Amino acid sequence: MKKIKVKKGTILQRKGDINTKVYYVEKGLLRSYTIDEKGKEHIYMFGPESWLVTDNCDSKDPCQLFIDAIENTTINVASKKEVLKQDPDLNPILRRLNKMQNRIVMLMSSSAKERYEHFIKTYPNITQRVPLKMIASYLGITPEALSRVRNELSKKK
Amino acid sequence: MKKIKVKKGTILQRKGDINTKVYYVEKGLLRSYTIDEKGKEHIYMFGPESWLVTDNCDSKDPCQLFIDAIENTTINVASKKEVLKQDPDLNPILRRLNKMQNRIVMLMSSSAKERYEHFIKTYPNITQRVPLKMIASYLGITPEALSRVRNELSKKK
DNA sequence: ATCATTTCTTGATGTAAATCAAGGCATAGG
DNA sequence: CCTATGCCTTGATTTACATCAAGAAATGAT
Repeated sequence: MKKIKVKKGTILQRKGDINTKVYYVEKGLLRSYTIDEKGKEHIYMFGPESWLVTDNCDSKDPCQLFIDAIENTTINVASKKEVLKQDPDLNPILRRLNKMQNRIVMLMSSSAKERYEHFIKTYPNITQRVPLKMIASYLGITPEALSRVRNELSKKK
Repeated sequence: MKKIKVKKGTILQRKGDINTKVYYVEKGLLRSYTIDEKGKEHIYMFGPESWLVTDNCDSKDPCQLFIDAIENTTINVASKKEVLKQDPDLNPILRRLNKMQNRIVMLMSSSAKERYEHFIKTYPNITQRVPLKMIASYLGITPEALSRVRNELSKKK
């Protein structure tokens, strides 16, 4: 855990980095965000004073988020291991954080079709077990819209 | 931690309940969801085999989610205290889970205006510190749309 | 102060998805 | 078996928001 000061505009983490850190903001403002295929930024969170900013991924996996400083900022940097104290019981919670992060990014940036495609990849087995209208409700779209998306996808093949 | 079996359709938790539990799904399928002002359901998550389903709120606060069984389901019920082992270091993580849960529900069910209103309530101080286009990016809308929303809100007052 | 860059606003137009509505299939219950 | 209820699809219309475009205001650099 070491304290550093960074100037406005400094990039602390890029998408794809591994062994990413946890940043505790003492003063200033960080932001984490993704950049989609069209080059558009989607801010995942702001990190003002006293906030913890990090990518909720395993420290050995490539991360998904960029993190940079919106203001001159004083932060404490820690490794994920330090923060988590090697407690294996925390892993389910981390996996969940990671899933939630993905979902937020998805909801902010994807079309109905993309969301559905992602859903069937992530939960292939559930698709058969629940009515279509519940999947629509999970995706944040109407049953009609999902029906049309499906229709279109089946034609394509 | 006790094991119970519930039939398809059983409601395990209603919005507003306090001291809500953690459900570990052994077999079957649960779902958690909200119901908005218009009576529309928004599924927050599905809980198939081996998943943990819970409302990420403090056990003394009224919860936001309904939880029910989509299939006949065998679950292990635990209190939140049991699961968290009274570890105070986990509180920041829980607060974060709660924030993420709120954000997901918000992204699924709210209009641009509602999201913005929620944002200024949640981060009143940040509004002054970041350019409008970043707030738009956080809300998942365009800067133009946010500009118009703001315009409208200022007229109303 | 001047010029350049970025930010915000406003208008016109386009589009994805919502809403409204109706018909066809199932499945379940009598 | 028949009927009722819920589920899915399809079409017509509406709407919220995106996109495109241009100008005004603010911010920063020299």
